[in-house]
Amino acid sequence: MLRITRQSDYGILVLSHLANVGGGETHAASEVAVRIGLPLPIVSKILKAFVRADLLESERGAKGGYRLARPPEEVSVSQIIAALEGPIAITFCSEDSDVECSHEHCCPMRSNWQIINHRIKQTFDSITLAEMAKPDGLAMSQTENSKSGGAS
Amino acid sequence: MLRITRQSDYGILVLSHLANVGGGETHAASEVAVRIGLPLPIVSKILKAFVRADLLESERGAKGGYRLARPPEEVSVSQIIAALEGPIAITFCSEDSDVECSHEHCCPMRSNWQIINHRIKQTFDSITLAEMAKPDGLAMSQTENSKSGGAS
DNA sequence: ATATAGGGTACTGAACTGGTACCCTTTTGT
DNA sequence: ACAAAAGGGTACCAGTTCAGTACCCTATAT
Repeated sequence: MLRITRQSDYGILVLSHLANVGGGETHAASEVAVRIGLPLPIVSKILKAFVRADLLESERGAKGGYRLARPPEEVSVSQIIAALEGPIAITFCSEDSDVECSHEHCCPMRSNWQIINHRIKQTFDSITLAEMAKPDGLAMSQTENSKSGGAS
Repeated sequence: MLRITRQSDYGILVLSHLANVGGGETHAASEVAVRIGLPLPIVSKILKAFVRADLLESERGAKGGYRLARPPEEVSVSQIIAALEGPIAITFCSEDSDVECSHEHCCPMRSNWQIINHRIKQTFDSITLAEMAKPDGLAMSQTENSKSGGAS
């Protein structure tokens, strides 16, 4: 499993749409909702979360809307996920400190989990919104990056 | 977030313990449960799942127990997680086919998700039980492996 | 035959996610 | 000034999933 939530999935759709239609101008939440085919309340909730995370800027009032706060090349997928789900943390031990780590058995492998967590995070750090917004944006940057196809 | 389930966390503990005490001999579920400090039913459930996934072998009857089916170096973390949670799949589109993909908006970025999924899976593929079983097993193999630090 | 120990399934309670509804604040436009 | 448009925020409900428990069956050693 190890799934990301549907919110993050939607969130990337939302940002990709804004990136593709041109993030410079503001777009109303209702417009975005219609274009990507999701109910307005959902989209609205996601847009608000992005504003709070400084990924989007908003204009209130009539003729208001949302626009990208930065160019898509400077937004990483991990930032997007973090905006909607909080920081990426694979396991309890690696959240931020040792709050949850009441079982002492956890601690021997805590450093290992932190390293795993770091690697996962790097994977998401290395992917930009600009790549996600293009249907095969990742395939291109992937070719020179990881050509180790066969595993598993 | 993006957490693995607690079962996987426990599962790695269980296998690490078996690897450390010597996977060759059989160990009773009750013994494992006591040693890692978790209730027997939980540990038992996890052990059974590992047998089904061919990560462990079991002897039934009195004096029975569990032992590793392979040396720890040949067991990857992704196999462990897959045994307990099913195959690793970050998002709905990349599960196995396009069952869930009724929203047509999903499909433009489906190939991107599959690539991400593949990268994550590779991360878990590259980590062995032998590394996890040692408190700093990963730190050692990490140094020469991933020096792509910068992002984030 | 009995005790030990693994094999399997079903059930319950808690937590989380997804989604909806409601109300407030800000701005435009008349 | 007032109404409409649009974002801001919170609370709530329902469905699903996860964690944990209990129960019963099967197999082997003594």
